[in-house]
Amino acid sequence: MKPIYQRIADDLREQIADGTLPPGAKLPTEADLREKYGTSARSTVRQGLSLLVNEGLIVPQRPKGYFVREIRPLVYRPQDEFRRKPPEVDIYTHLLASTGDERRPAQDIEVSIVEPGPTVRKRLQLSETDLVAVRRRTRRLDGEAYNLNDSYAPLSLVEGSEWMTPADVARGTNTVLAELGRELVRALDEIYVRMPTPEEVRRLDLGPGTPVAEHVVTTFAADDSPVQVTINVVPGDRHVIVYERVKDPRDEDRPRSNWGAE
Amino acid sequence: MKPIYQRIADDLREQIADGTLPPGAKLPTEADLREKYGTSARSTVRQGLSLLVNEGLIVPQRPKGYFVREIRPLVYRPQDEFRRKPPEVDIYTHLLASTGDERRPAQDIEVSIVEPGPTVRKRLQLSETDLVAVRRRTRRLDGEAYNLNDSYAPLSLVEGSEWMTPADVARGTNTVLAELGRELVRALDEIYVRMPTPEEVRRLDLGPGTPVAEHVVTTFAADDSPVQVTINVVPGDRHVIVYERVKDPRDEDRPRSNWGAE
DNA sequence: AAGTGGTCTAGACCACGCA
DNA sequence: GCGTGGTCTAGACCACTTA
Repeated sequence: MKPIYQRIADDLREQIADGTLPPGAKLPTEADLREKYGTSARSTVRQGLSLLVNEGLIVPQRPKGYFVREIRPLVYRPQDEFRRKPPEVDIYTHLLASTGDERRPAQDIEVSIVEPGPTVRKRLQLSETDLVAVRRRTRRLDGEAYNLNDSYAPLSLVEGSEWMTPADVARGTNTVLAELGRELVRALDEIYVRMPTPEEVRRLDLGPGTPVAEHVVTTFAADDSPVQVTINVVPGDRHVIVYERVKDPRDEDRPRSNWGAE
Repeated sequence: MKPIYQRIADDLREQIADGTLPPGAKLPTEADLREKYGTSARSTVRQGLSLLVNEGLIVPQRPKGYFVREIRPLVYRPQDEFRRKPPEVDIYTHLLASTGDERRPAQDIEVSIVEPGPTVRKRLQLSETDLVAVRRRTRRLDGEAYNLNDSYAPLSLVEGSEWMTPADVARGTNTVLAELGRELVRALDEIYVRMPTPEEVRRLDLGPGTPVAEHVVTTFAADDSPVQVTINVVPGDRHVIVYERVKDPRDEDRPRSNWGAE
């Protein structure tokens, strides 16, 4: 016999999965569940609900009750190359249309000079004593934070340039880098999936049970030396990360190009 | 004043972060903590510990105690993993090297015919009555599951072909698709970050507090019609996802290609 | 046998949003 | 003021692993 709290979680999880409890629906109260499962110790019911909270399926809204989580994923496209008329447009217009998206973007920008952490130092190939400049941005949609975007560049490169302006740079900071002789021609993306730190929970106002993707972009100049590292922290419940790939003719001589299939 | 259970979690989290409690270390027992924080209700202590469990920082090993999670087979060595030329190669050789390179890969393959779920149906542009074939694979390294890889194709396309062989296909299933006149030339990747379902926890033997990336690859033929959908479920604690991008000359006419920086 | 965490009981008081 | 979830008390018995 399964423990009561697991039965509670399993039953509710199934109701959420099959649509009996659609997104936004109110769940039974703790008292309801206590009665229904004959347990009558609140902790047992709460233990079951906490499973679902930590799975990101429900959120408690005190003192209104528990509600099925509503997700509004935004498309997060590290790439920017959609020039065919692709079927994926259907997928995403659908995703976005269903959320009725007229949210206004905004962002906070802070620029400072710091000692790089090991992640940044390694990717920028800096020595122990080198300093970096960092543009920290918290990007919002109608006030709701939806990702963190911290760009790091060697201080020796960007010092005194417009890159360090703590405001939007109309022609783009990458244009500034190009003007400094460091045009970006190649990028390496690494994506780590993990639970957020308390700091990230605070900055992004994350609910419990929300994992994040840490998206580290290292960009290189034409001589293959690194120019900039950007660390994006994107909440799993607010984004889908999208890439498009086209068959590269240079792959022809390879035995199998697997496309992620095997 | 913060609640006791949060103080417990905060204190332990800090000790884990600063190395006082290194990976693999044993935490104080519930009884120890009860005494130390003067709370003497087990539930309070357990509430604090459960925070850390759900953050993926610690794991309970009954009845030995709680231990700091040992993970991140992806931690980079302070070496030259970012050399010139294709850096991603270095990352992966490093990844394998750091995990003890002699692990033998294996996989279970099952093939069946099912009604597609909405995710698959939409991406394959199927009607309500169309069926799909699915190759479900659980891929292992020395017995430890490290990802799930389910490929879906229209039954009408692959029926009777080698694609449906429930075993490794030496020349690759994509070659089989090419022989069927549906060579894959383009792919759309979507990455969703979320907590795993109980089913995934079981198949991948995930610890608590381990998020997953659901990596959906839709592949297209030369005529831009979808051929196959592959859903990879990859545990966050065992993988880093890497893409490399090269500046596309066709992007020149665009005002700003952002490289993920803004 | 001892010690650990897993589950559960039967209460208590509090903080907060809403009617 | 009422109902909700948030926190906490002070116990109980059980399952499992190791000594």
